[in-house]
Amino acid sequence: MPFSEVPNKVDFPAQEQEVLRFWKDSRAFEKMIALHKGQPRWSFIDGPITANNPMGVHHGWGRTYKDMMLRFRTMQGHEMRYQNGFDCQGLWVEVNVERELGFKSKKDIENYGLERFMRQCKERVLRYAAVQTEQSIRLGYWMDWNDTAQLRMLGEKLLQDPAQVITVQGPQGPLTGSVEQIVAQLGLPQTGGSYFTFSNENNYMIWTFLKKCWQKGWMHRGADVMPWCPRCATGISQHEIVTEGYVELTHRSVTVRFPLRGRQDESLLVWTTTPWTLTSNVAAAVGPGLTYMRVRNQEQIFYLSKGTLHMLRGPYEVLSELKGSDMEGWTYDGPFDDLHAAQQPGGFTQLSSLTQGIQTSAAEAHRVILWNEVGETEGTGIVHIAPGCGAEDFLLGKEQHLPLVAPLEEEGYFVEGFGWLSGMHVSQVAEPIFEDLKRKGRLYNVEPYTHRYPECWRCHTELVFRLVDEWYISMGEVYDKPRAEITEDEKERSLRYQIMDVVDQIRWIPDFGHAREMDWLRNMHDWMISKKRYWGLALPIWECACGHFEVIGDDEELKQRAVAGWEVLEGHTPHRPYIDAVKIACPKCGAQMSRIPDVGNPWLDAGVVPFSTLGYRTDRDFWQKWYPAQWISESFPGQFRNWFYSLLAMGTVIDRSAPFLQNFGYNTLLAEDGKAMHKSSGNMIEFNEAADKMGVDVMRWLFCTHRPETDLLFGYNTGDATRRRFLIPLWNVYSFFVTYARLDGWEPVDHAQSDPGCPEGPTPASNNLLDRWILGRLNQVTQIVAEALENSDPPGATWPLEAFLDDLTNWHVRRSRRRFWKSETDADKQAAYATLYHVLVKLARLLAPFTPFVSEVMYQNLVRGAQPGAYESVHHTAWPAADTAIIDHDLLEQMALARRVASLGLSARKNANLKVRQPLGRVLVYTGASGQADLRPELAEIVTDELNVKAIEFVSEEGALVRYKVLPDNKLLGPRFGANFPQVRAALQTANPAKVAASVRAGLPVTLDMAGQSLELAAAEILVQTEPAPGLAVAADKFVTLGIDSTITPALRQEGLAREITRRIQDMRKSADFKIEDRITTWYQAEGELAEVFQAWAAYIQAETLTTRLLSGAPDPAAYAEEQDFEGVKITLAIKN
RNA sequence: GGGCCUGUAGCUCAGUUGGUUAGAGCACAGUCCUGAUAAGACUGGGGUCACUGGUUCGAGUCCAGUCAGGCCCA
Repeated sequence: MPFSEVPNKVDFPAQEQEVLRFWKDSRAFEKMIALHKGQPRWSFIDGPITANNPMGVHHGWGRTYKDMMLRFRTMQGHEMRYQNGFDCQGLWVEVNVERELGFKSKKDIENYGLERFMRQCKERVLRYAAVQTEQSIRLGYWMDWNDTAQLRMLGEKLLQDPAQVITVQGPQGPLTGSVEQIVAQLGLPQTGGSYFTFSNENNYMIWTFLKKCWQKGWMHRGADVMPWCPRCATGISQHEIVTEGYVELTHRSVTVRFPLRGRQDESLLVWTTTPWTLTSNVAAAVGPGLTYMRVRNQEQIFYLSKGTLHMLRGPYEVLSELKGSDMEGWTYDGPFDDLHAAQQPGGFTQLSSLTQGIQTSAAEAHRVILWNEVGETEGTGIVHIAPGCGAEDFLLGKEQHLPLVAPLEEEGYFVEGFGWLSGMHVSQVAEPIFEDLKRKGRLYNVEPYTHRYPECWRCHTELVFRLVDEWYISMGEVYDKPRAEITEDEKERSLRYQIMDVVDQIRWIPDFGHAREMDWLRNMHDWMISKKRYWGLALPIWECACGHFEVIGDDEELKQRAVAGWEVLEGHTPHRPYIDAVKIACPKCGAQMSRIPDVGNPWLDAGVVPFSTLGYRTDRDFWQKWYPAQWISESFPGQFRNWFYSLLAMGTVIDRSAPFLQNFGYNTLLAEDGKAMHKSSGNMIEFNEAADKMGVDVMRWLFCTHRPETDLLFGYNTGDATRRRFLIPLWNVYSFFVTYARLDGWEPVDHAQSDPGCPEGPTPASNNLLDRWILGRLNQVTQIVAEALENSDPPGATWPLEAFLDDLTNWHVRRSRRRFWKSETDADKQAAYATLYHVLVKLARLLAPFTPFVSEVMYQNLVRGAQPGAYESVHHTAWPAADTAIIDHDLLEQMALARRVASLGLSARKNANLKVRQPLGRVLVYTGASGQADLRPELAEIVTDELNVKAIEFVSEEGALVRYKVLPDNKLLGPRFGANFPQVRAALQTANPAKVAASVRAGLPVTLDMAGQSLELAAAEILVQTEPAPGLAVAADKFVTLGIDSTITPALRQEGLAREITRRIQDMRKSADFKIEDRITTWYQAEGELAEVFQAWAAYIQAETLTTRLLSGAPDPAAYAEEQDFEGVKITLAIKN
């Protein structure tokens, strides 16, 4: 027996585990690679996943696309690289390690020791890379995965002693070195497996990129006031805040008096929600167009805007009005002019370059300035300006050449120079500042104020705005003219426009991706690449006290330039702290240059992989073979500014070329409730849980049927629906085939010599129209699936596959059931088996990229059980070729008509309350409007059987079955009559529909009366529709009208009863738990009409129910007996095997 | 404030260059069919196609604006 038994109920997740074991034990992945060596290359580059936590179901979505496309292209016959990537460096990892170690601040890290901390970071990456690797394998993602035990072992040994020398097995042989060195080589040819962005190669390749930027004059240092987390002691970019960084918070807002100089007892009223910034006040801004009021209140005179008088406490008297512009240049006494910091010329900041040329101190500079952005929705219409404490203030200060006072060090403590405030933390100063202001008589009012305030997305600390210097890559000027008019010179100077040219060379799917990337590039500011942290790319920027800086391009160059500290770095990865020891000589002044302490933006790490992982520095030939990627894929929200952008920037700078040719993007995965998945919302589904409960084939099919550019709502209900809709019917038809093939001992004998790449063999010949139809459909869908996948259109492939499966189960198999069921083995039965076998094998292979597990299970049983020369895995076979020659389009149309007729027939029966089990005489079909006049006899027979009628007749006249409805052909008559068209329509409506219809069918023109004028319409300009006449067994759709003759003759009645009896006996067989093939003896006790039926239809009843002896009279006492009711007449039936 | 995406049945979504009565699946109800089926068939209820205006003989579809949600930027 070639096929193993297939239960019709199956535990998909458990079965998937078995398949995983089989793949592992048989080394199926490695064998697949061997089979495709030397074939044309197809290049995929993976966007790295952050190896910091277990992966989520949203990663499963993306990875399903990647695996599906890679499997498809592999089957098509390509040599490929199957390299996953892990993103390893950056704050994400640092923050989690800090949490693991219980650290509170950067000082904790420094006390712990940078070297140990780096090792902890590496270890965490290795640990989660192992977890994610295991999860990906569970998903069925076939990649060149690392041995996860080895990853964990490396992590542990790294913690024990990074210098210990070990030997590991690599694809090119054993590899010996210190643990640190081995880890630094992960992903390279000598170690294989996933790439890790902390590898030396990745880091040094970024150096090479940065040096090119520097050589082009595109690297510079800049200063800005930016959101800053005092806990993490790092800047938080605007990107990071926009997404989920704002929370509703209540602060105490303060209204303060700024006494005007030279105006006795007159003050500006100024309001702020951040009292600590008052320490650094430089100016006060008013709206030039706003109206301001001079008011007497609390025995003083205040200025504030007209729309904010509600800010005043107590009775007040308006003295006069003036415009903001009238106040320009007024000077005032600041709230903290007594501090040392307020008295320094130029202001008070470490970044002395920013205050060059400014002579005044903050105290001297206090004056009213004009600013269009001042509004009245909150505050007093007079805005306190502290250029060292706010982003807008900073820009304003720059414009107006104001001094700059920056009060905070990196952890949020006040620096020296702020008197009693120095050493206090920014979060603790509000109250003392209020006290101080009160003492000085400057405090006007304090009240709670609720607003949306940014917090750190990692540690939820409130952010402050802090003046910092960072490093940038210049994007170049935005020219105020169309791109087509940009000159070569202008383009040469501008990275921005160079990248745009590269973007044009890429196919973006969905196509609006192109517009989004362009939009980002048009608006992109200089790329900030530095971060004041520890774990990450060591930015290769060395600077000298004299102000000169240089960018080093790789390790070789650094070694040559090093004048000190090389021996500290040697043997280590280019991370802190070792790298910081290396000094080079300044070519300008000869002094020693030190590396800036900053680490790099992690998108540098991810963007460089088309160069670093393909050996750009070390094996240019190899790189040329695999660069650029044919295809990349990521979730697009966010990636236009992140990975896509950094890939493009690096491809442009390094090679002035597109690093990828096609970008397949997909949207966001949400929970079933349409909300983002969050642990706290209770709608989170973990990947492992989903895999175990739902099964990954279900998950994958769910993903692949979804339109990628729309958000996906993921949950168990969708999963259940997907399983019901697709996997269960698939399994059922497979189980059906195997069950009957085993009963009949059928096997695919002529396949012994077949091509293992194509195990279903050539399309089988069959005279049966159902077979020829389903084989035609199979090859039609084979073609569609390949075209859709080549076009990166997963739903374009999966929907037709679902439609095909529906055709297979609900039409081909349902209509062919008796062909398998009948006892004799004839040519038709052989054809049925051969056809269904062929279809299932080819279908399993078509599904292999989508649902690799169930596809493998089917293949193992159907092919490997029966074909000695077969490949070990379905994933070793070639992509099925479409045998388009056998597609009989006429047959496909005819079958569609047959199904439509059958459906309408059932509808007509329903309308007339005629149940299907009752045979009827004939059905009349009119297909005039469809252009199909007739059905082939074999198809007509299918319809009569389906409808349980004796005959089908195609008629040329609907006769009494229908009512006519005539309509104008809008497409023809609309343009012809234009504005008069409604009258034509009205005229046609008043005409006699039957007469018009007759003319149209005869091809004769129709003359109408339109507002007294005669109007002639050609037959082609009128559409005739039919509606079923009410009250008859009639049904119609747009093309077909059908009527059933509802006369029940005595003979038909007898036959109906015979079928009813058969049905009852079948039910009893089920109730009595007989096997499908059991032969039985049947007893009946009946009289009159029913007894006659038993006699007249004995042969039929016996054949249908596998009754060997049909006996009238009392049954064997051991038989299973039931009393049955036939329209009130009771009989007894009994069966026994 | 700017750019992009989305808005169609209770839910999830189709709806081709503008064309006649806007569809499917799920869910619900009823009926039927069934020795592969956790299925299937038929019927039914359920829609101001987000809103307003415009173009047109005709708009779910094209145009403008508004509103709501999402993503990105300022």
